[in-house]
This record gives sequence, C-alpha cells and structure tokens, in this order.
Amino acid sequence: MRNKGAAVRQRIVDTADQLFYHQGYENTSFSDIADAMGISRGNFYYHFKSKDEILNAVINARVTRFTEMLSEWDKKIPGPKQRLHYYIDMQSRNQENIVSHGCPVGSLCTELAKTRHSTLVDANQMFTVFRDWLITQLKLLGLKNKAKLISMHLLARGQGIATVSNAFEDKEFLRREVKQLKQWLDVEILKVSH
Amino acid sequence: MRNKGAAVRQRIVDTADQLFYHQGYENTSFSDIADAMGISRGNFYYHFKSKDEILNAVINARVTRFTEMLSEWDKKIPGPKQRLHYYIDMQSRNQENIVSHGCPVGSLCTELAKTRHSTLVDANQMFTVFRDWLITQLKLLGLKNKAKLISMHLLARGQGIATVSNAFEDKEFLRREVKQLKQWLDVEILKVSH
DNA sequence: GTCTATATCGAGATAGAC
DNA sequence: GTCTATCTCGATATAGAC
Repeated sequence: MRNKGAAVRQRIVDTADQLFYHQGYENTSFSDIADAMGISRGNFYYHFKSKDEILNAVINARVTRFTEMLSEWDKKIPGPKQRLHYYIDMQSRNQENIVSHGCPVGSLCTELAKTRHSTLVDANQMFTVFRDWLITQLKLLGLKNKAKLISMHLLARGQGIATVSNAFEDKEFLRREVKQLKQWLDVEILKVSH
Repeated sequence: MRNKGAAVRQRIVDTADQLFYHQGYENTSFSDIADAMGISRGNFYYHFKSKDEILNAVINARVTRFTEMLSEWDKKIPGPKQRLHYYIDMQSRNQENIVSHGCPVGSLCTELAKTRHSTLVDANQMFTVFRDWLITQLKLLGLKNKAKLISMHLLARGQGIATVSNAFEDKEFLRREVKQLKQWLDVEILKVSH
C-alpha cells in the first residue's frame, strides 16, 4: 500500500514517544523500540538518520498533539475559567501515569538539560505551547498584566506536583495539590473583578 | 599515610556526586569520574563493587550533608520563621547551579524513577530529610495540623521552580517565585496567630 | 521498504602485575 | 592500594541481500 512507509514512520514516533516517557530518552535503545513494534533494528535507518532525529520527531509530535488538544478544549469547553480548571485537572486525569513516570514534558526537559543541552531549546517548546495557551485564557479573564506571570507560575506548580508525587509515588498528594491550585487560581481571578 | 584509601574513597564519592548532578547518573561513566580525579578506571573496584554502590554512597553522602547543613541552620538562625525563609532562599543562593542543572534532589529522583525504580526509595530519603526538618520548624510556629501538608507543599513549590527555571534557563523567574513563596508562607503563618 | 549481518565504539567489570 | 590489560556486553550505526 502507498502509505505503508509513512505509517511505519508514525508508529516509530508513537512507540518512541511512549518509551521515552516511561524509560527516558538515553535509556531507551533501538532494540527496545524495535521489540515493542515487531520490526528490526536496521529498519530505523530507512526512516531516520539517527536517534537524535527520532527525538526531534517525538518532540515535534508532542508539540502538535498538545496544540491540537488545546484547540479541542477551546471548542468543547465554554469559558476560560472552566478551561483553566480543566487544564489543572489534567494532572488528576493522568494521575496514574504522573505518579509512575512524572510529567512527560518536565521529565524530558530535565533529562535533556543534563545530557543534550543543545536540544533543550527545542524541548521547551512543549512548555511554551501550554504557556501561550494559558496566557490567552488568562487575558480573556481580564488578567492583562499578570497573565504571563501567572502562566509561568501555573507551569511551575504543575511541575512541582508531578516531581514530588512521582518521587513519593503519592496520588493523594497529587489530588490535594491540584485542588489547592484551582482554589488559588480562583482567588487570582476574583481579585481582578473587584 | 594511614587514611589514604579512605581519602580516595571520599574523593570518588565527592567527584561522582558533582558529576551525577551536572550530567546525570547514567550519563556519567567511570572514565568521566576517573579523568576528573586523575586515577585509573580499575581502581574503582578496590573501593566499590559496582556503579550502583557508588550511587548509593552518593545518596548517603548527600543525606548526611543535608542533615548537617540543617543542623547548622538550627544553630545559627534564631527563629523558625527566619529558618524557613532561609530554606526558601536556598534556591536564590544556588540560582546559578539550579538554572544550569536543576535541583540535585529532584533531578536525580526523576532520573531514577525512570531507570532504576528500585533505588527511588533510597533516593527520596534526600527529600524526607528536608521534609522532616520543615515539619519541625512549622510546628514550632504553631502550625500543628497543617505542618505535614505545608512541608510537602514547600517541597513541591521548590521543585516546580527548579524544573521550570532550568528548562527555560530563567533566573528572573526563579527569583520572582522565591519571593512569592516566602510571601505565601508568611500568610500561612499569620493565619495561625489569629 | 525491510531484513540480516556486521562494523565500531564505549560502557561496566575482572585479573593479575606491581 | 593502584595500575594496565583484557573480557564481555549492548549500544548506535552501516552495508548490502532480498
């Protein structure tokens, strides 16, 4: 079939994406990906020049996926405040994965900061997709001047929750902090309407 | 000299400690440590059975170092509120390192959660040293019931600040968040005295 | 396009001389 | 105690058959 090659390429990216999340980038070998997919090691080099290129494709795939996801949220969730709550609740919805493997964005950036500092700039595009969307929502709520600061603050709070609940494998902590963060945001929103 | 062997062992641990922080555990080889110290690769196995044992020694050394540091703070800083501020300010004092390499505790736990899940329990002892000390300080301030929750919250806030300022290499953000966190804590302390 | 076979390299680890 | 030499393994990457 015509698109078989492209389909395999996509499957490589999807499989690598998940394995990089579960095991880390450096700790995931071609054999790991090949075994998980049922293809041979040599086949990778028809689709990618190097492991670095796979990493790049995974980062791009994630950026695209997050962008589409946020676009869906814009469509299906009526107001910016509800959208922001839905964003914060993402950690509760993914609590199993976060407790087991941390945040896919933060843990990859943390790894690359140590091992491949030159690709960190690409990797933190995963963060800026969320940050820019958060700024948009916050501005819709009238938080003009504080939008950028609050967006970064929300990113950091999310990272803190992910890192600590992962280190302690503590789901209760995650849920408690998510709840608290929504309450904090509500107070910030209230401040502006007075 | 009598203690030469022990001294080398200590130097291995110190050098590995720093390299694990800068480059990550898996990404640091025996050659890296040997080159940094000016000893040969084979010599490691007189002092340690395996790389895993070095990791263990590094974790224990950090736990000891943090414990002693906090004990020093107890001596030199008069009140619990000032101590807590000094704790939060630790990130400002280490801002260069944190922006370049993240938090030594959090980034190691994040790595081990993916690659050596069985040693994560040992690694998060590095967190509990701080958590237990925070609980003590918070109880001294009369925050009896909330002490544990707030201690975990402070750990998470610190991790969020480290992860995001590292990913964006953003010192300004780090300082802003540190200031904000101290203000938040002051409000929590005020709540209890009323 | 996908495979097998292989080259090359660097890792952790061991043996034994000094 | 520290060294050199070496073993073994698994990693990325390449060559070429099919």
